[in-house]
Amino acid sequence: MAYQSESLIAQAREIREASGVSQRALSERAGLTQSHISQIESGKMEPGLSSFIDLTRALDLEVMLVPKKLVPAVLSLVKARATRDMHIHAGQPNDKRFARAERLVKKMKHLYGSSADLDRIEDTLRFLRRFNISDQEMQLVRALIARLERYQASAQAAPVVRDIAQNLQQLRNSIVHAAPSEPRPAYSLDDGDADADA
Amino acid sequence: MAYQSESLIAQAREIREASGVSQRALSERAGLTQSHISQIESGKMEPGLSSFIDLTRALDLEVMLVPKKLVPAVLSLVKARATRDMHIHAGQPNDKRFARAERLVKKMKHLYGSSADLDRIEDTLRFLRRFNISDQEMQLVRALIARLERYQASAQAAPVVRDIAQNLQQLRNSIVHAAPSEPRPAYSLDDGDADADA
DNA sequence: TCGAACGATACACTATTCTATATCGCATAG
DNA sequence: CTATGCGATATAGAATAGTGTATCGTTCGA
Repeated sequence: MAYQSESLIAQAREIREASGVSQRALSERAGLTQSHISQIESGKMEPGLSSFIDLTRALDLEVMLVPKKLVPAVLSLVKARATRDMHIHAGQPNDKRFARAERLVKKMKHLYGSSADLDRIEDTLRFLRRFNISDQEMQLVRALIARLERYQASAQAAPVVRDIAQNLQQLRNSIVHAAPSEPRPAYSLDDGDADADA
Repeated sequence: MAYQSESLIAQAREIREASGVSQRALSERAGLTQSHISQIESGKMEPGLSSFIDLTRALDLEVMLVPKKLVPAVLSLVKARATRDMHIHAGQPNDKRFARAERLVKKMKHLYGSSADLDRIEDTLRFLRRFNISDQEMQLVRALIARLERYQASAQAAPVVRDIAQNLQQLRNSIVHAAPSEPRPAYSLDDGDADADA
């Protein structure tokens, strides 16, 4: 099925395997379930565009639109470097946290209905996830996520959710402002703290 | 919604509009319905991966996976090409074609008398020539010019000419409509228009 | 031989895509 | 004023994506 996407998916799979990432590991980083990934990779299911993007992003890839004429050029460019370049930092607790948080939000939307604030949180999480954020910033994010988890089922969740949304938004804004167009210099490779919180 | 895919979809839309392809036309080529395309473009719906691929293929684009590190490189490659294509370079084939087409129209007016349609064609050609148009748009223009050349002396020229005038007009409209706030490079670059008549 | 991690699969259920068709308001050309 | 083409929108139904959870067979290392 889905003849068009086959090659892209196969590509993604190859890269995943070449990077030594298991479906389960990827599923956490991408925010999908392992079973989902399995079915996508084996062609039993066709992913939505954003699922696919989530997948590829978790593999350090970008989905790009390229004019047909330029495909060979881009291809040669990519291939030249791709073979030895693909290495993924194995454990990235931050990513895990984000994935977890995103799933939490998704679940909340399910259970209690969508809301502007939840949408905003979701978007902002996705945004922040793409950036290499500093430890300090991540601490804030972690605190906010923890708070969200704590209050998810409470009766007064609404104002809390709103507050969290606002905080995340502010963080995002500050980052955007600080980084006009430049790629951030990749900090955050340290993060010595084990990932054991709930 | 779907923060990740937004930019890709926006890109596709820009390209569609820049190419003067309507949603309806695209829907036929891509095998989706117009309403579907509308909802995707306006963010009201998230396309499946293969729908998106269908869309982009119909726009002469390829969806590619690029390692994050190479994104800037690829981007510059694509952009360079795009701007080069959109740039009016004196002595480029595009300009030649326009010059030729304008001469042809002038000749026709001479021989067969002026007409509203011919006037419109002339007008539109002048407009388009001054504008930076993409490859795809130019292909359409070329096709239309070729048709004009073919039918210039035929007995049933009139309806053909009218049709061509209409097509050009539409192209023009779509371009104007598509670029409300967009920083198109170099309008006033060459109002002097030294005109490479090589 | 045991156990852990891998990928594949099943199943029940929900949410969403996608089609098909029709209409709307709007701009523009005849 | 009428016709046409544009994009946005509505609605109903069929198809399928996606979740959550659980299991299976296999491979591999201890």
